[in-house]
Amino acid sequence: MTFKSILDEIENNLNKVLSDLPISDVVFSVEPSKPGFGNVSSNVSFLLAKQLKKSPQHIAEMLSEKYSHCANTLVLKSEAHPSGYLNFFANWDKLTQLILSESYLDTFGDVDIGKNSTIVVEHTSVNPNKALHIGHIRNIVIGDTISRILKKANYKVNILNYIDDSGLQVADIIIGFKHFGYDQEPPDGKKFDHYCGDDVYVKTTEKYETDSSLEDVRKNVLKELENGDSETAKFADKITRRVLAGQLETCWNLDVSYDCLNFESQIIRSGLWDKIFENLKEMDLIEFENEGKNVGCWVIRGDNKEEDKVIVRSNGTATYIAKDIPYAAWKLGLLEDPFNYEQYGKEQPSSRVLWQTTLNDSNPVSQNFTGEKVITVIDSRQTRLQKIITSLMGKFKSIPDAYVHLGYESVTLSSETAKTLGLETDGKQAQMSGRKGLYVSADSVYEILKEKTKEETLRRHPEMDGDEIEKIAHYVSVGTLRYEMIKQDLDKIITFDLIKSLSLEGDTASYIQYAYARASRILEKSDRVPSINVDFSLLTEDSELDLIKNIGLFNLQVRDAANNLSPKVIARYCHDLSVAFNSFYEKSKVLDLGDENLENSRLCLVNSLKITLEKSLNLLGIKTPDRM
RNA sequence: GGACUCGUUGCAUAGCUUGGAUAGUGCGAUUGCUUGCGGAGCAAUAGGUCGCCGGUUCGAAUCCGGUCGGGUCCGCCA
Repeated sequence: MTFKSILDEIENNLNKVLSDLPISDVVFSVEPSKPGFGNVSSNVSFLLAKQLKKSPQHIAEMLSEKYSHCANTLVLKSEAHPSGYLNFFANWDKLTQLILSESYLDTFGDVDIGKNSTIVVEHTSVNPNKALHIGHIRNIVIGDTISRILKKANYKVNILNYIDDSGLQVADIIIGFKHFGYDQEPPDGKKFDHYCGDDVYVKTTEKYETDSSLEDVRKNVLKELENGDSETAKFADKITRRVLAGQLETCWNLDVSYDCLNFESQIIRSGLWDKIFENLKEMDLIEFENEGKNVGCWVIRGDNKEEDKVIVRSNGTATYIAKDIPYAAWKLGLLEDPFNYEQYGKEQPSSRVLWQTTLNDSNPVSQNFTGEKVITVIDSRQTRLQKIITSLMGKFKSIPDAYVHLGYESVTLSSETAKTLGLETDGKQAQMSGRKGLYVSADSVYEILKEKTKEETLRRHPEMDGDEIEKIAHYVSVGTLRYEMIKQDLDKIITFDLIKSLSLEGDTASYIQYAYARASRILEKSDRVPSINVDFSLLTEDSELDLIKNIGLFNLQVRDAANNLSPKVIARYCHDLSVAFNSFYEKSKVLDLGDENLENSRLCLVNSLKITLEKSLNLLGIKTPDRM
């Protein structure tokens, strides 16, 4: 039961002590201490100060005295700190044994928040008209990491990628191919998604500025896209699927995979909208306007200060946000499923089976990718619209927080990086723009990182063969990219700088992977199979106990990350584990000590660290090379 | 005009949900540590009125109100 055991023991005992006192209930904290204040601390005396009309320090002393009469197995002693905190010191022999034995189990770090219920995580959802850029990567990595964490928290996770294949952005590249004669084959073996985004899309939209007659062409193409039988729609389907294939290559390369691809064009043609429209009317969630600026439209009333939102235009067509409503309801399993399913044409490297929706019913296969809860990862510019969806879904589904919009701030370009792309910003950061061609593609960042890590690895290991270097460079560059995208808070803007992103020192994935490689090498050189049948009382150094404590915090960190949908919690945990291990590594030698018992105890600890680091990095989708 | 969000050392960031002890970390700067289980490392020094003002409290980076500065959103576009 890890470090939580001692927290539970203290909490139970404190509750017993308090039950003998003439006080009303208080909710106190029992937490791991800051360094230098014992191992566990409680704020209980502060909370009682008012009721008992005594100073926190007095109360702490009184509680400490009473606590010493409690039955303790994991606590050695308690101590009243002059500040008023009540600090506890662990019985490390027992606690170490508990934590290290648990860490060897496959289930280590598992927490049960989901109770095996289903949850949908939707992420990526990039228009299939361009290659993924570094901003999209933040979405993808957040979504993938959250999925992994929720799975660890005992949810059954369905991962969806929504393919918006019928919007304006798709119309634009279709115009490029159809009206400006862009070749369907990219030049010099360029990836098709890059070709569409860099060349066709950017150059086509440039022409809108000089030729206003194109606006009509654009509208017509958009209309034709909605009709599945039109020549234009069939052509667009072909093109967008080729782009999608390119985008998926990029995602797979980052160790991201999906369960199902949902095509917007099919949602539109499925008739789901008509059903949800009827529901909305029946439940009085939308109203028809008889007067005012929105006369003739169906609208959702804004909350007090907010404007009404038009859902159906006066000409009877649905607006952008309206398309999201049936999809959100579908994800929650509120609508009868109009789709059949077929497997995607190519296997995912993770070998997870990838399905896609289809309206073709010649060979009907049904699947269920809905969930009791839904998490939609979209950047925070969409917060306003997502709020409306969330509120609507709250009226359809009774469980709280059934539909969650997981928002995050965007990735901008540093002025230096913007400059290399030809934009002078006066020292300010710049928003990326697919339309203007102002972006750094995910594939190019990966390639540059990989070149650098290859050089670095080769310099350290001239003897290594090419395949192994390739593999290590891949692991390190994917790890670096993923770690940079989730190590900070979701609502902090990431200013991406191409040069700074190449750093492999300090708070980076490679620092953590390096710690792992060090641990691996010790175990490899030991020529022994690490065992948990060792003398735990030999592990007494501060650096050893600190490492054990950190290992024991794993499940608490997973719980925190899952409850708060916060990937950075795990990122910080991986970093903390590595710091603790590197510090141990400098202070305590493991091999050639001339004391077999101590060696075995330390090997047991090193192996425990290795297992824990591997498991926690796995939650971040970061691989662990044994050498690097 | 309205709403949301960010503001912590030269730069970047943690801590804020649940108020208490010495505000933690990385980059950069200065200085040490490689005949040692791998220096992508370790140890140490310098650098902070937690944007500003006020309130609540015995106690505020943390809660509340206001204010300033940066960013974003607010269409019968998608």
